[in-house]
Amino acid sequence: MEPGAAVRRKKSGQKKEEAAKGEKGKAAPTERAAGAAKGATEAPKKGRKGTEAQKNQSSGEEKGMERKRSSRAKSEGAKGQEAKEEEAAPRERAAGAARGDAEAPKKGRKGGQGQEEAKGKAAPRERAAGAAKGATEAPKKGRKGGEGQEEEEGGEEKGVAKKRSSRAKKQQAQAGEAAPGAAPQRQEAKEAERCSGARRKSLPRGAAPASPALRPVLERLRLGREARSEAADQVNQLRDRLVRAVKKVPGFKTVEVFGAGSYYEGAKICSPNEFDIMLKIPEVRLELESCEVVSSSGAFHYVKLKRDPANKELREFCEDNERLSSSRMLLGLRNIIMDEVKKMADMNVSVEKKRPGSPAVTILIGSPPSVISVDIILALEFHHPKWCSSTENGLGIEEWMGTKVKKSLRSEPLYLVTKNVKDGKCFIENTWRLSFSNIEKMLLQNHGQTKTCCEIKGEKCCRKDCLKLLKYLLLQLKTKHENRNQFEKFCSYHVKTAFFHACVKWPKDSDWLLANLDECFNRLLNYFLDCLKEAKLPHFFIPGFNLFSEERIDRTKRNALVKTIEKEINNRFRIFFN
DNA sequence: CGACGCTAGCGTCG
DNA sequence: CGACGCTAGCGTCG
Repeated sequence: MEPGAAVRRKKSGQKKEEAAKGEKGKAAPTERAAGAAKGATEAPKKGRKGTEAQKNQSSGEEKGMERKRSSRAKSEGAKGQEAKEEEAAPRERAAGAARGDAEAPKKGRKGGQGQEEAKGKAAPRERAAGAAKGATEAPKKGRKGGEGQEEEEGGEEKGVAKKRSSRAKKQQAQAGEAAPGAAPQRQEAKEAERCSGARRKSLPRGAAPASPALRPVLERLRLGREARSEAADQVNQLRDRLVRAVKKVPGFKTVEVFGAGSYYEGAKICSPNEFDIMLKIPEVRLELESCEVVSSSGAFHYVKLKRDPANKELREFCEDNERLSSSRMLLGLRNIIMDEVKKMADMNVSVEKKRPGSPAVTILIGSPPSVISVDIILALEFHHPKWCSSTENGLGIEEWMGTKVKKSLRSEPLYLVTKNVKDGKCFIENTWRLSFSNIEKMLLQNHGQTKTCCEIKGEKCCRKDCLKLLKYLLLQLKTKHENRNQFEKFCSYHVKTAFFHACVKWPKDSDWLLANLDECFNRLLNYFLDCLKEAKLPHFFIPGFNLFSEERIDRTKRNALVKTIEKEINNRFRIFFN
């Protein structure tokens, strides 16, 4: 056996490529050592591959080696074909060149019909979505994030190299596999195949062979690995720098990061171009005072601080009457962020203009056409045994998740975000809005009636898939009609809320079988339509808060959306394939 | 062609 | 920081 091989498998794409190109003399020894050590410690750790890894280590090396050797052979065989690689790769190169373009990488991967158009059209659409995002998605906030890994400034470079090399590898592999001699045409063919969608992805385990029409759509909504990696790289870097700066200010010294919104819920579609990062002040001892403005509906509150030595610095943000001012705090955060962003000469970042009523400071990474928007949201975390009175009849998940789960969720903390309530035309400056993002994320992640739903050994369901499709539908419709701003008021939080209600209404895992994707999606969509028609979509946690009330959503727009969706249904969702 | 195995990498939790 | 879960994506096998 060739010792480098065992190791090479573990290496990053970049290193693999180097090795394949003949630098293995250099790269291998260190790697080998590291790999050897790793191999020993690492094998047992990965739950899933544990057994396999063990096998490889003891006697089963054969199989692993086979793979290694063959892939190596392939890449080396393909080495002489670098010219070809260049030929076949223009798309990839473009993607690489447009680095920071979160969308570019995704395209190469996208199978399924309508891809050509997607390339031309989806991009601007995404862009628009990104730009319009804060405006439309405002209500969705609130989630926790982990301390991520720290990235060196060279991160971007690395990202690209990685991207390219793994690309190259793939192509080499394809070429080599097909026929070492006559690769170019083959490659073209393969590429063509992908574009036309002839390459069909294997369905997740347990899927029925029946071929649902929506499955391919869903596949196009997935975030590409490389795009995701690259975006996470930049966002985490930005986040860490900001957090360091924010913590230096006394009032904010205790903030903790909390990854919020659809990216961190695993429900982000199309492109990793929107991130919501909550900076929460943990365990604030506070008193809620309901805001009685009509449109508050139990969601908005004033906050008074109780005696709380741990957070006494927050007092500097209080007004005379002792109410904590959300506007002041947000402004404080905003100033810190502006200062810090100015110092980031090495990164292409900017702070978006302040929008009245927005609870976030929005930072843009990159420049058009490929922008990642990062919303920084300031939140107070508070514990209260009963949450608060407006939530009393919310979270009706007994049928779906059971009373025990409900009870335990009710003991989780809640958040208050710096969002002002609108009273007529103007905003009341010191109000806060409840946020349940932590609970929402838990519901999404643990969404089955049975605990093993969607676990590796459990049955897969299509709940999240349906959610993604409905989000996509709304996004497409908003984009299509964006010139008239027809549907600007409708947002992904509406979709998410309707989705939760649907989970309650159809609580069984057998109501959401993976194989029944089309049927389930249609059912969800019809439920959403009913909500629109009846002008009734209660906030999932605050039942008195009707998100589709006449005051919030104009009747004509509501009806227009109903009509448009019905047209799409009759159209068999042509908009999905545009 | 579909089922399945395996890896890489991010995010999370203790 | 380490262990682990999940997703994306590739490869193989029957």
